[in-house]
Amino acid sequence: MTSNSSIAPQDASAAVGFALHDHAACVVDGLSAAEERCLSEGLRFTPVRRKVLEILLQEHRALGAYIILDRLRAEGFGSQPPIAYRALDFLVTNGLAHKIERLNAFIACAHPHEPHAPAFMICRLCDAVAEAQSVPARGAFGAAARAAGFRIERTVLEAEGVCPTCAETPPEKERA
Amino acid sequence: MTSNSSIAPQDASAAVGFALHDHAACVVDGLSAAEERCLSEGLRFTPVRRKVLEILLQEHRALGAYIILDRLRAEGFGSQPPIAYRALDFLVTNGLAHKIERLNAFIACAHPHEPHAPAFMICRLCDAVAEAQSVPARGAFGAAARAAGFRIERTVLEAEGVCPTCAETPPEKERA
DNA sequence: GTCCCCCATGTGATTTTATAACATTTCGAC
DNA sequence: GTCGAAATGTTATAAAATCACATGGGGGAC
Repeated sequence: MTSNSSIAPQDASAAVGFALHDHAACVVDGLSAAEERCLSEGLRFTPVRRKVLEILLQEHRALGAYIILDRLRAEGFGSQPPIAYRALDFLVTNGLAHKIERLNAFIACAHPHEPHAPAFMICRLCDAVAEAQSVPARGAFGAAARAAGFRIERTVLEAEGVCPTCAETPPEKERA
Repeated sequence: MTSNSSIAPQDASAAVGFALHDHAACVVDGLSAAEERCLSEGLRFTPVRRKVLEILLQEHRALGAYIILDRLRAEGFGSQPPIAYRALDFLVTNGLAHKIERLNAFIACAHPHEPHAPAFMICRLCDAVAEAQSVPARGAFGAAARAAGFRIERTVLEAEGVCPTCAETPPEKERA
């Protein structure tokens, strides 16, 4: 099950940073990075947690908790909301996944190594989400915060717009 | 009712940009700015919309839709969710209020003049929210987006942390 | 190895947030 | 005054998240 079938629900190659790539590698790499990480930090990478991360890694878009829950159910895991929320909480807390506030949905971390302040680009046409790095604490906003005496601990930076693929060939559901 | 009593539920002076100020003026100014704005753009500034904006202006923190709904009910307006959501939608669409995604809550716009890309600082101790300006499309993130071919249409920038007041004298509910 | 405790999981119920669908009213254009 | 569009009122339901408590399994103390 590491090779080809059932790895990617839709395409074998999907958008990361909106570019084509070997998607199967994403999943494998993401899982092994998580494994290392948990091992080195004494965290328990249990079956549910692993499965949830795998589900997230299978697509470069954000999934709602209840979609994840459906897939867990299909795999024989518990099917009540806390099952999914607890696994997601673990992944988010440990930087293996992120919550997209704008969508009330979750996505696997694209840079599971080293801590980072994530920033996202969300395509409103195809729902693809790309993760970038950000340091909002630098720049004008950081200066404003410093001037106001506000201590930034965490930032949410999410941009909504149109990805390059959709800009070229808009899906029929085009809006605006 | 434009003078002093019942203008601010808690303090007569609250935090804007986390600084003390004449809060009654906020409410009055905010409402009149909205009035002008609606007049000049042919928008209908109806009683519910006005009341919701007034409720939001009364505090410099974000209020959930159901809190607003409670207050509307207390004032004799309809008390079903769509009443509040529709008014909020109008205010947000027209830039008179903003949604804080991180809190699923709403706040009056602090700069109701000229269009702007809002950015927020949210104090996790006292829940105060200050609005700043931002242009995430400039800076490193904007560069990354341009490099990726992503067209930014709208951004959410929300920083969570500790405001200067709480940094000095932490409320007893201090966490971390 | 055994015991015990902690942490994780399973489950049911509930709370909070948001929208769908449709009837009724209000307002402005004409 | 009448028409049509926009706003409001109301009922119902969907979607997202948490609470509370029971059960189970894994790892350290000894």
